[in-house]
Formats: sequence, structure tokens, C-alpha cells
Amino acid sequence: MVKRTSMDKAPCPIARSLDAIGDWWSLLIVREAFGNVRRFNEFQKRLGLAKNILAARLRDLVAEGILEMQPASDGSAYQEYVLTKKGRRLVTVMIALWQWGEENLFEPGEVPTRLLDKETRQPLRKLQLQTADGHPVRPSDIMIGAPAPVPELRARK
Amino acid sequence: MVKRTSMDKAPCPIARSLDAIGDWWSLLIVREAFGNVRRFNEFQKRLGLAKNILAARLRDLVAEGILEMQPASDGSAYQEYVLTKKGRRLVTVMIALWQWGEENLFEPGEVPTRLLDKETRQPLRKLQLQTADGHPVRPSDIMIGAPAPVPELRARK
DNA sequence: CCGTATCCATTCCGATACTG
DNA sequence: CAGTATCGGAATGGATACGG
Repeated sequence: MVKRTSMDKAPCPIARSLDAIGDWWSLLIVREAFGNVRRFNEFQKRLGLAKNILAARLRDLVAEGILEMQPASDGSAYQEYVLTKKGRRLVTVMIALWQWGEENLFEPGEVPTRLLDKETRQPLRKLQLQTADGHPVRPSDIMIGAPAPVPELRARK
Repeated sequence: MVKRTSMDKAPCPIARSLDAIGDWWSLLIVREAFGNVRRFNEFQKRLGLAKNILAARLRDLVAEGILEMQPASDGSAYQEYVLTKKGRRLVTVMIALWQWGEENLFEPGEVPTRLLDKETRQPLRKLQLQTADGHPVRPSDIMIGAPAPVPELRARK
């Protein structure tokens, strides 16, 4: 996506994820898609980005299998962009980003847009790391279980 | 960070988060920092990025308060980069990305680097969305609790 | 309404080369 | 070792203008 040294073959899931959705607009588009935005123009208005960029991003997201195109639900002749199952699974990433931003990037006076449980209208519980058997885990309790984070397979020509 | 229309004043936490760490290398650097990488050269070797880029990214991350510089622990004359508390809180974001990538971006035959609980050496439990009172939440059960996702119009009154 | 095609400015990345 | 100084190429992003 971003030229770089494309890490889509790296064994590190983070590198791959970033390769897939690590550019700036992708996750914002996904965020809107979660909010049931489906139409090109709707995305464009809400995000305020140029149409060519939006078109490119949507194309990429469709190619990645995160969005898919469907016939319009309102009978118009156009297509709509909706999240695939894979795309919907990004919800955890979004929430993680949301909660981190909420906690670390707002001044006392500022009010972030909140994310709520639809039923109770209460904020969600913060995501928590847990061991397989359900115990809490601190950042320092984590280790990487394989050779190298970013191997040199993508070394040099 | 990526020029754009800098959204660091947007009320949406995702936009702000992306503004802070949404570019390509930042999270990879943070990932290494979680793995106790602290030295300039160490980052450079492991990530394989150009030194000027690395320098710029490190500078930004320090400016954001995600990394901080400390005197070297081994007595050498240099500084080390270590995660701040704010930086360490990014662990949830990293895990979310890690788990999503692991689940969605690897072919059956491929083996991702795993992330383990240090004590048991078992993979972590998948992050789960929950309501404030601990019930599971599906993506469709979520709503946004404020005016507009990216409202420039509700700027300041 | 949904895009594609252009043009242009900015930024990013990679690869040296060069100091302290 | 830890950067800074450059340079060029690629890609991003913004703003229209133009077709389906």
C-alpha cells in the first residue's frame, strides 16, 4: 500500500496488519462503515477527503477483503460498501485505538465522542489483556514466542 | 504527522490516535520497545529502516510522550529510548492488531510470530468487547454517543 | 450520484555520506 | 555508536474538472 519495503510477507502479525490497514484513512473509513455509512458520497462528506483518495482507499479495502460491494439497498443503481466479516473483526482494533485515544489524548476539558453499548447506552468496559485461563496480564508479562520480529527475508535485492 | 488536515483536534479518539501513532513505523518501533529494544542502532538493525527516518520517528514519539530518553543503563555515554506509561498503554492496541493479523492475514501453512504470556508461555486470550457490567458485546451492539464522527462544523461555539 | 483523470504541493522512504 | 545532511524517487493528499 505504501510502497516501502512491503512487509506483507513478514511473520509478524503487526507488520502485516499495518500493511493492510496501517495508512491513515483506512481505519477512519472502517469506522464510518461501522456506523453504517455505505455510500461513496456519504463517506466523502463525513470524512472530508478528496474523492480520488477515497476511491483509492475503498478500492484497496475491497481488495483486502475488508469491505465488499453490494447492490444498493434503496434501489438506486449504485453499489454500496459494506464490511465483510473480516472487516467487522477489526472492531477490536478500533476500540483499542478509541480507548487509548480517549484516555491519553484528551485534555481534561475536552469531550471525546463516546462509544456506547447500544442497549444500555453505557461506555464499554476497557479492553483487558488476559491469559488463556482468564487472568489479567500486564504489559511486562508478555513475551514474543518466535525467532525474529522483523526478519531479513525482505533483506536486500 | 502525515500533514494531511491534522486531526489532532478532532473529537474522535480514533482520529487522534491515528494522528499520534498512525503512521507506518511508529507502532513497529513501539513493538520493539516493548521487546526491550532501547538503542538507536538496535532499532535500526531490527527494523531495517533508514537512520534519518528512524531519527525522525523517535523524535516524534518522544515529543508525543510515548517514548522518553534516559541515560544508558550500561554506562555508555548515550541515551536510551524507553516507553513511558502512556506508551506502555499502547499494549492493547498492539495486541488488537496482533490478534487481528494473526487471525486474518496468515495462510494456513504460515506461522506467525506468537505473543505469549511469559509465565505460562501460552498465547493470550483474545481481547473481548464487554459492556460495563461484563457482558459480551458484538460489533453491531455498539453505537457512537455523540454528534458527528468527524465534525468540523461543531468546531467551537 | 459515482467515480476517474489531472495537476501540484508535501511528505515519506531509502540510500549514502559525513560528523562527534 | 548515534545521529545529521542530502538527494531522488514514490506516494499521499487536496482541489478541481470531467464523464457515466
